[in-house]
Amino acid sequence: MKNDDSSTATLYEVASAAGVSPATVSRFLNGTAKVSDDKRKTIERVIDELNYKPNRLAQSLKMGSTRTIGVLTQSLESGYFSQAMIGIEDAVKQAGYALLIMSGHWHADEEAERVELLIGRRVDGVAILSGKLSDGQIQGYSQRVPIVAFGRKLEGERLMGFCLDNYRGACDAVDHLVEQGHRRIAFIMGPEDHEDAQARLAGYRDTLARHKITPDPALIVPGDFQESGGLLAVNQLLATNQRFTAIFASNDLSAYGARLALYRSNIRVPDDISIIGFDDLHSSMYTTPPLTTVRQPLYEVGKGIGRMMLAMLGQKQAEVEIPQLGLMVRESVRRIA
Amino acid sequence: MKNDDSSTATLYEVASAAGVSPATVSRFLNGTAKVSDDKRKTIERVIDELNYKPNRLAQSLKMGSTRTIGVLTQSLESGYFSQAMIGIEDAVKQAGYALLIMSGHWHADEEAERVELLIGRRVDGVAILSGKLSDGQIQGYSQRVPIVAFGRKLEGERLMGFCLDNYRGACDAVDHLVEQGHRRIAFIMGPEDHEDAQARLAGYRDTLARHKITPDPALIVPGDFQESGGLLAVNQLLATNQRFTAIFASNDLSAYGARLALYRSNIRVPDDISIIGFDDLHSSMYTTPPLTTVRQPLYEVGKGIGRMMLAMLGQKQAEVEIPQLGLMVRESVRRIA
DNA sequence: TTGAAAGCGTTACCAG
DNA sequence: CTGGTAACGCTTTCAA
Repeated sequence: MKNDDSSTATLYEVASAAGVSPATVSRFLNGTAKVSDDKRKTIERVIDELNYKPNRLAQSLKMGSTRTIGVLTQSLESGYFSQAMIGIEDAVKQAGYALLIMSGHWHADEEAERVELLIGRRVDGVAILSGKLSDGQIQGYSQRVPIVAFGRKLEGERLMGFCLDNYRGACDAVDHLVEQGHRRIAFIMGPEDHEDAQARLAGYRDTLARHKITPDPALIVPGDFQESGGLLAVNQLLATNQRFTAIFASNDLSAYGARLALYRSNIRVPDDISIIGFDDLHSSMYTTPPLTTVRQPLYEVGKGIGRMMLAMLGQKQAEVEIPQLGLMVRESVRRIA
Repeated sequence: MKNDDSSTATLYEVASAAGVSPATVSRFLNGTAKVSDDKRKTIERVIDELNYKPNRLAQSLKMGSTRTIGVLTQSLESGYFSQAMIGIEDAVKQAGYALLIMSGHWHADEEAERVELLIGRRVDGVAILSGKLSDGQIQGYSQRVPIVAFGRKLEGERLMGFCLDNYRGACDAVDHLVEQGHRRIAFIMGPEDHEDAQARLAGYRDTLARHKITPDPALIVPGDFQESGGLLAVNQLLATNQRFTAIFASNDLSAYGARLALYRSNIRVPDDISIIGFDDLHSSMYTTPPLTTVRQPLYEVGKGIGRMMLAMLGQKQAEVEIPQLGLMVRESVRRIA
């Protein structure tokens, strides 16, 4: 006597209980072919008597598709990547795809290992969110599985990639500051080996130059894309008595840290010093004051990634539009004489 | 002529190329039995000539285990749940388990659907992070798959659950406020139908009573665990001219919103009004001022969940210690006369 | 319409 | 030690 509470029934059991062949049950389940009304009835009845649920593993093995897309993110706790993942999920969910998420922690070796894991689990495609993998490595993986990479300008048979224009975003930020009358603008860098961080630095430099402002090297301080780095950066600026009226933090997290450092020194934002960030994390809307920043439309990016993936998987056609950066003017920047 | 770049070789191909039986290759791969040195050598060689990688799908089907644990979270973007997921991942990663994450968005129906999806994908166990599923439903699922639920005091054959003491945490928070001289303490509620939120409210009420402070109903304002709710809540307090010296926000997000509302009205924190939160999100360390709050050790919670899961899956033994809440005193509360 | 049977890529039992 | 072979649970020809 079987207790079918936990052990799930199989297609065979359904078939024999319904007095038909497994093939018929399968056809009924997938609508692959017509099934006579009487058989259909009994099959339906048996199915929910036995509480039958198809085994997706077996299906996957047979059909060569897991309906899973692997996501290589860098960190689960980053609000930045989370938005993109939500976008991906929203885009592929309806098509019956689930996400298998793994984090690479900005470490090429770990990322490579995770991608291998993903491929080993036979995901139908993998979405790579930034990271340190080389273009070559990614191209290599794309021989084995369709890939869409965010943060790379890559193109291939089974490979799509796109970037947001970080350089341009940084230019916009600095332009905004200059328009508001700032000329002595400090810059909190991101990690040296981070492409986006470099692009933002370049944007900062070039825009200053375009406005005939000579960049003061002492105003460019190291950071690490974390709050702590921003805090230290500003402390360094303060300790060395630099003169500046505004800070361009290369990401919002750094801006938060910077803001706290200023707070600790009783310097008001934006009254005494203006701050502009980059990313537009959700929480930047609620900092005090709300942070003016360059918006990265990560959710849309995620949707785009999901759609591209679906397209490569032969699911959809709709052209995917690449979202753009934009300046979010809030309250952390003040116009000065 | 085959190009083995993309199409992965199978165990059979390895076997025949090495002139041995599939069984032998399998045994070699899994160390299930001794394999003679010469055969081992050739197998090894063939394996990397063909760049063979076992198909985990087939393995799973055969062995009845996917080495995947399903996680039902409520939101991918919540720093709160992210910490727990990282903990889970860290706990199970070494044992070769991957996480299949799905979000229920605090909606019982959606959660149920996601759990079904997870089970359909044959995860070896599912971790449920809070949510609106009834204890009965969860017990039901546990007949089908091992479950560990966070936010429930549940126990069963294939079921473990534990809570953090939200009531106690709220008491600690209010005690702290009272110790600092506050007596008119406003409370920003969480969602009405959220158990933790209710526990925190109860803690607030009872602690006030314990200190012989009559709770003023006008000081208890609705919120929704989001920044926007906290903002509105404080605006309501201000608009109705309530007298209060401190705010207990039932979570950090609400506290952020509250803080912004105060900022907008030129009320200083903690000089004019003190704020205490609940959760201790990472970012609470960097708000201005850094937020005094009740810490929920979510990462540790996640580790605990992972370990419990491993234990149920027969992987480990180590007793799992349930982490406790604790007050994080920072700078948003001021002592008053 | 329907059924029989051949796989999908593994593992493990049973002989040898 | 090693090889055959029967599963695991499903889909899909191929015939009927």
